[in-house]
Amino acid sequence: MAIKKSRYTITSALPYANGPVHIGHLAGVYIPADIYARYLRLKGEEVLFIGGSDEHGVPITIKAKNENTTPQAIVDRYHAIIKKSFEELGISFDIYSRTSNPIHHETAADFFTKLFNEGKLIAKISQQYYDEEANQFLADRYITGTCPFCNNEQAYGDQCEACGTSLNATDLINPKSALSGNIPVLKETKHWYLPLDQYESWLKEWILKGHKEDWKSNVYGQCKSWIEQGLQPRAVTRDLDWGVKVPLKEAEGKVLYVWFDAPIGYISATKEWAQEHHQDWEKWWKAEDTQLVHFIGKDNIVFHCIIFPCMLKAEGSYIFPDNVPANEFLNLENDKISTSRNWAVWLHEYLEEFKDKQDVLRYTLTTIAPETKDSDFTWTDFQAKNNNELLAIFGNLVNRTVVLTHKYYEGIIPEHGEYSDYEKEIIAKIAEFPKIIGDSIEKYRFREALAEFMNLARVGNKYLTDTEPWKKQKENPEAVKTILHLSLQICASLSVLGEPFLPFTSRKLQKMLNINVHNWEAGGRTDLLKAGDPINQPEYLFEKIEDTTVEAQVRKLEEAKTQNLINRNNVQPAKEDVTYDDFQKMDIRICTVLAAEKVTKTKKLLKLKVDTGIDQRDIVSGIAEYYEPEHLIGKQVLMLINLAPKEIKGVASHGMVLMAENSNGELTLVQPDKAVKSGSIVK
RNA sequence: GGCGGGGUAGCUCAGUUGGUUAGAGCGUCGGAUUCAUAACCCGGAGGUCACGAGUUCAACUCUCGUUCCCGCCA
Repeated sequence: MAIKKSRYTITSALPYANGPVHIGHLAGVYIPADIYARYLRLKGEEVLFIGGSDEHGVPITIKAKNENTTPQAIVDRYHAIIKKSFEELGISFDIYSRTSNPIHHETAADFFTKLFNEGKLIAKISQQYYDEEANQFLADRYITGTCPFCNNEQAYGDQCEACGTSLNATDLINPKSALSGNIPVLKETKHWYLPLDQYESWLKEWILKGHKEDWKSNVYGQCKSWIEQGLQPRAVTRDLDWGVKVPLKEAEGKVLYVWFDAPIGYISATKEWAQEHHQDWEKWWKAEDTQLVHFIGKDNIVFHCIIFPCMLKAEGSYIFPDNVPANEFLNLENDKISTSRNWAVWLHEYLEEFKDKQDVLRYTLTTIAPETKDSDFTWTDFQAKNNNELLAIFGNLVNRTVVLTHKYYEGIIPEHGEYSDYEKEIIAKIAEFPKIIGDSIEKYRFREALAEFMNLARVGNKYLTDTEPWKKQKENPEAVKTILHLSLQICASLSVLGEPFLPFTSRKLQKMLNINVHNWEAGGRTDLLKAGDPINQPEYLFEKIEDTTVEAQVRKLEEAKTQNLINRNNVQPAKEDVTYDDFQKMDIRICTVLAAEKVTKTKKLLKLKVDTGIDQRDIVSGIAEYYEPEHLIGKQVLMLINLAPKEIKGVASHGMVLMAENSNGELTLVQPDKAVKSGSIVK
């Protein structure tokens, strides 16, 4: 039996606080969620829109260690950046919380305790790697070793980044602790598990039968495969010191696994909000007439569709998500977005560099939102969406209407006369838009919804072009009054219906029109403006974005790419420019090795006798680890022969053999492609 | 490797239960226009619907195989 839902709890995936938010997060999760929340509020629904930072887990502890600081310092830094940038983009969270808050620790611990006390968890003892020097168990990420598949020596305990294979820490050959460098030992440890397998039949009923029609195919398909393959108990605790402490005496030094505590973050955020607003939190999570919707990316499907619901089911008093409209992924300029590779457009940087252009980003990302498949953001596309759509269609309609109103009526809204049949058709069309756009939003088809919104602006442009008020003003000024009256009403509708997508522009437009309407259904009316009321001076809603602006952004990305290559290959950055004269001071020549012997009592040094074409001289070179002396005789090498003489380990050296050094510090000779005469100059 | 999702015009994407000449926006080309940030409005061109086989009177749509991309898991 269908229950009429009258209250909406909307959650958006908690961004992980080890980096700022980028456009991929926005297009996939936060902008769709915000549109949905804003729309429902305009409809007069009861809405709670929840966000917050996910601040636990191993990667944060690793980052803290790498930066020689504390996990708390890391999460404080990113939580602040993320929270501020969401606010500035107009993501209308009712609360943006964080999982390091005491209320969250308490809520998550209580949740665990309830499951524990009711026997909903099972305990198991397993073998885990332990670092005896650091005195702690090692997370998979804290163990490195040789990958059994590709022999990469830098593989992590959970994955080899060279060949991409997922691993167990115990698979690694020669495992080493990242904390101390020591060889870890296997040690017994006790953990608690949520027996997902016990919920299989319930999941089948609830998802496979209950949501076959209304969940997106990517979401449903993934759930189906998980459920049908058979679920395994999943550990809910971890040996780690950063996170929510497991509230059991016997669990000293253990925390809740981050996937267990993070979704509870939605609940604790609700409690926090309720406390601040002196309201009841429980109806948002327990009332049958509350609709719970999780906005997430596709990597999070199983957590929100299977694991978290099982937690809620185990607890027993909660409702389950009505829908989990997971999006696919957004690429950037044809390449995967990556925080570690710095291949991203960071929200906080965008807001700095594109002042007052929040809606341009919101618009662009909505039109390319990866609703059904991965999509791609490019800066030229961004520019085109602004210049050819927002500005040309929406901005231009408002501008031409407002300019004409000022030109003909000094900014006073004119009376309309009798509407023609054509105008009646337009009025009827406008009336349909709240439903057309709303239907798309309710089906989580935000791209389509926004396209429909733009169609309303097109209706306005066509109306003006068809009726040509600038021609009629002389012969039939009465008709022009009607035309501009109706055109202004269309602008008013746009200001109402645009609010979920373009909140800043809507506000600006309403200010220009001197109205303050926040009611979705009113967006279909053509009496929002009253004849005789004044409107304000025209202002551009959007500004043209020039080629140079987007070119600069592309350049910035290219620089990130170059920097990345340097980092990855461990290549030295380029040195300062030198003049040709500087270069000419170097006397570099091809010389032939005549004799070679080891310098006694040294490991690295060879003494070479070389023919420079000018003379024969001795030089000392640190290549004994890479070349046998007898191997070098007769070889041609590059030499800097005017390097000031220096005595090394008792041997006078009159020059330097030039070598190539790779990132491991290994040396190799550089030789001419063809044999040349000794003494040939290198230039 | 197993599983899930996806590969449709230059670009970003729609295509409902298989059915007449496969759609939209942007770009492009042409026309019309000048109120408007050279914007708006009208029209045209552009697709062997990843590839190969099969089922069918009929397949972008169903089945099988191949291939590429993304995700989840091992």
